[in-house]
Amino acid sequence: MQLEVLAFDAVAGVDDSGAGITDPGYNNHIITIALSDNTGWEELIIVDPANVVESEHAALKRLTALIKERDPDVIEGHNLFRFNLPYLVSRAQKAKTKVDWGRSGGFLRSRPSRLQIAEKTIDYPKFAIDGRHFVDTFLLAQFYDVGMRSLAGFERTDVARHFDLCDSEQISALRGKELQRAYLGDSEEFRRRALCGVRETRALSELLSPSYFIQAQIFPYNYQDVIVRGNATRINALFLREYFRQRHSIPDLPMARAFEGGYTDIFFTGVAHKVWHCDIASLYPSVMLQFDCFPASDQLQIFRHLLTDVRAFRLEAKAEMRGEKDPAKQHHLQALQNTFKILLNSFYGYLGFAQGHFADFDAAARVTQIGRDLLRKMIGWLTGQGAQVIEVDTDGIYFVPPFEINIDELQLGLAKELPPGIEVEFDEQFDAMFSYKAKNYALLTKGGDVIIKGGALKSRGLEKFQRVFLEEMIKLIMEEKPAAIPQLREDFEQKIRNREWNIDMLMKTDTLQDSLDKYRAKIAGSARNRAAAYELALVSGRNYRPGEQISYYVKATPKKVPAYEAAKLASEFDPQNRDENVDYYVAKLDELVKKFGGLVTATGSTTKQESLAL
DNA sequence: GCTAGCTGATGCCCG
DNA sequence: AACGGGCATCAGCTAGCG
Repeated sequence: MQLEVLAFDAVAGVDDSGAGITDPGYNNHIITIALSDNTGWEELIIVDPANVVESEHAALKRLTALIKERDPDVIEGHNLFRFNLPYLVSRAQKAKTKVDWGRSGGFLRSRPSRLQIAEKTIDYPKFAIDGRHFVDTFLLAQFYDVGMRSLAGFERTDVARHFDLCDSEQISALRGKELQRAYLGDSEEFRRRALCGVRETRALSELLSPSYFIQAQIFPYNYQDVIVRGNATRINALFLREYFRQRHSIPDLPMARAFEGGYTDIFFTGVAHKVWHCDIASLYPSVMLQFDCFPASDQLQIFRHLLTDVRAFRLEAKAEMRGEKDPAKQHHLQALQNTFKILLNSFYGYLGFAQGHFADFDAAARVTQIGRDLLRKMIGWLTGQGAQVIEVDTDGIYFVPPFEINIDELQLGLAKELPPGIEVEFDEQFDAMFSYKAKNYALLTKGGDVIIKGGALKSRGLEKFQRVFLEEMIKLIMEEKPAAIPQLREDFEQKIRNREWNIDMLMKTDTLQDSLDKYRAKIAGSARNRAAAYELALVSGRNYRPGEQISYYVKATPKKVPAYEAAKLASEFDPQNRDENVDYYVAKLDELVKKFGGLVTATGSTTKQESLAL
């Protein structure tokens, strides 16, 4: 099925302060609307700065006319819900133009909605219109990052840069006063920037939306809605549809209870060499099928059948993908099998989902119990063979194999210990591993790349200079060059003291979880401590909403004060008159060296293990 | 009056 | 409105010190 897709990007003018351009209630006029569709058609509607009132009115009418003429099934935009749509609606009200974009001429509707994406809560106005779907690439990027944790930020230009979609990063990032200048000067640069924005949005959607379009054909939710529904909610809908179809009654929601999760442990900290990794292939789905961990309330046995079918379907798509020559079809099959992989992994989550009619907490507890037992058995066996187990998390083990061992031998030996249907893959080997704490480690690949895992080593809560420093220091440690660490520290200290870096190296970016009102209430009732990001949001006077991010740094103060008092918005940083607190940042550097620089002991047959019992 | 050390809340990450 | 497990940071509190 081929959809007609139209993306657009409305760009707002900037006032003298340069503030507020992402605020939908923003009062400045539109400077341009860029449009692009999936057939290569493009159009730029530019508002004439010499005749703003009439020209903006005409631009809005043109946009509506184009939507009716192109008649898209899908309308896309980056930050469509939180900026483009509310902004256009408010401008249209001012200009007294109609926003009747529906297929039958209906108007835009909106209501406040809330979205939970992992630990983030995002408030946004949910828009709908008859006969078309709205797709916001900002939300697609948020969902993508839950699994990957690799995006630097969520603005269009951040995401486009990550996926290497920019023609020119400089043009892509052009905004604020500079953009305004380019607009007033009627420059070629301005047109390029306007088109760049909408092209990036289209490209982003081509990458991230296919999985959802597939899901719209599986689950009883339409394309627009399936994007914002959680995995367990989608599975619940499959149950309800089948039970209704068979005219069977639906059980009450079960009583929620807590249950134990996966097994995590660490047996060695420091540096290990020649490290292997093995894991159980799709642990929880395999356990559920092999040990009959299904919802007791599921009289029609939908769970078992769905799980079996989804798994078979995925393997089929995977095999088909490998045999496919046409890149477009291969791409589609890749998206398909990946969608099924995520779906497969969500079935266990459904067992522990308090809002699922067929959730079963006892079954969920059995699944993790069996998982923990399997892992312990594997650890025991590997240790018995003379392996040094380093770290374990849920379904995988990092270990140093015994001297002179054949991988096939090890794999066959381990397979004999495990029940049928539980398959262990020895998937990777690494030159070195830096094991720090549970769920926190670094790996040195055979190609010389460094992979870092864990919040203590790569959290967004660390400033960029700390992340970069940590990565370089850990690489040195893994390469057994700890002697080079003091020089590295020295280099970074010089860069801080000489104020050589751009502010993005020093700033921290926090996501606001609560509304400002809720924060104020909690502070008043001493239910929480003050935090820099919220304090800055309060002072700014802008109406920040949950889910929005604030970037700030710590400025120099005459005496020591809590960080939230010394915090300053990164956007207010003046490169000509720098005021960052260099001592504060150098101290952070010292803490890193103190914390990690000592962990340089090597493991192996000749050196002792630094810590066995943690 | 000061500080080390603990506590609870929050934010982010792993599988 | 998928799950549980884990670590770091911050501010605020308090015991214990001079």
